Amino acid sequence: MKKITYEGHVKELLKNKKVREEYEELLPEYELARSIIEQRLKKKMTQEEVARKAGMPQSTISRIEGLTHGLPKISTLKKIANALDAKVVVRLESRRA
Amino acid sequence: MKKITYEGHVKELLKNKKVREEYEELLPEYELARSIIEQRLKKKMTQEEVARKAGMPQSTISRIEGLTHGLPKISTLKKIANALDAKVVVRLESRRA
DNA sequence: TTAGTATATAGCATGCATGCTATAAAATCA
DNA sequence: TGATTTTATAGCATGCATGCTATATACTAA
Repeated sequence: MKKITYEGHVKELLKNKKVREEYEELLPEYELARSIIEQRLKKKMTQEEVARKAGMPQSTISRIEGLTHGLPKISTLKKIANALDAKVVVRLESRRA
Repeated sequence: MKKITYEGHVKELLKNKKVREEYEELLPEYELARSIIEQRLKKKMTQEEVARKAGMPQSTISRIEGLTHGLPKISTLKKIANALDAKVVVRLESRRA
């Protein structure tokens, strides 16, 4: 029988035009949240530690990582990046480049 | 005599630690503004055209490109990106990667 | 299970970028 | 040069993420 994988499922879903448009529309948010979590775990830090170092409440880190309260401010991202010894990348790029 | 170039001058300045820190601190803003202007000119569009297509006043485009009024919201960047048929890239990266 | 730690959620006040509108300044071209 | 287009600047009201604080839920280890 055909093997079912997560990647295969996603690939199948993305053949649908509407799904693909929604997916691309939300990609920036997901990628951003993922990159923050990634950097934080790489440093083995808790949200509380990052928050303290960045000078903001833990609730803010949680909201941003969980995408539960809209898009973060770039100024907030910079503080978090500094706390994680990372840098913020923000720019416009051509689609499908 | 020694040839003086812009690049050489910048390189010389960046040997100073404080200058380098300030420079890196502002890089995200400059890179962002530059990328927006780049994408707009590539499409040979005016600020007014982009603004209309993105559903916002021309003054906003000017403020963002000129970095005269703080950092833009990511939601605003997304509208501009769509108007330019481009995509927004926002993420944290390790320093010097 | 319980204790301890980590993350998520909530409500209100505040800060900051935007929308809006108008105008000024600058750039391009005839 | 003047005329037209393009970009920059300004003031005020509004929208939205954050700070703050507290609490709730989830996770881990004993």
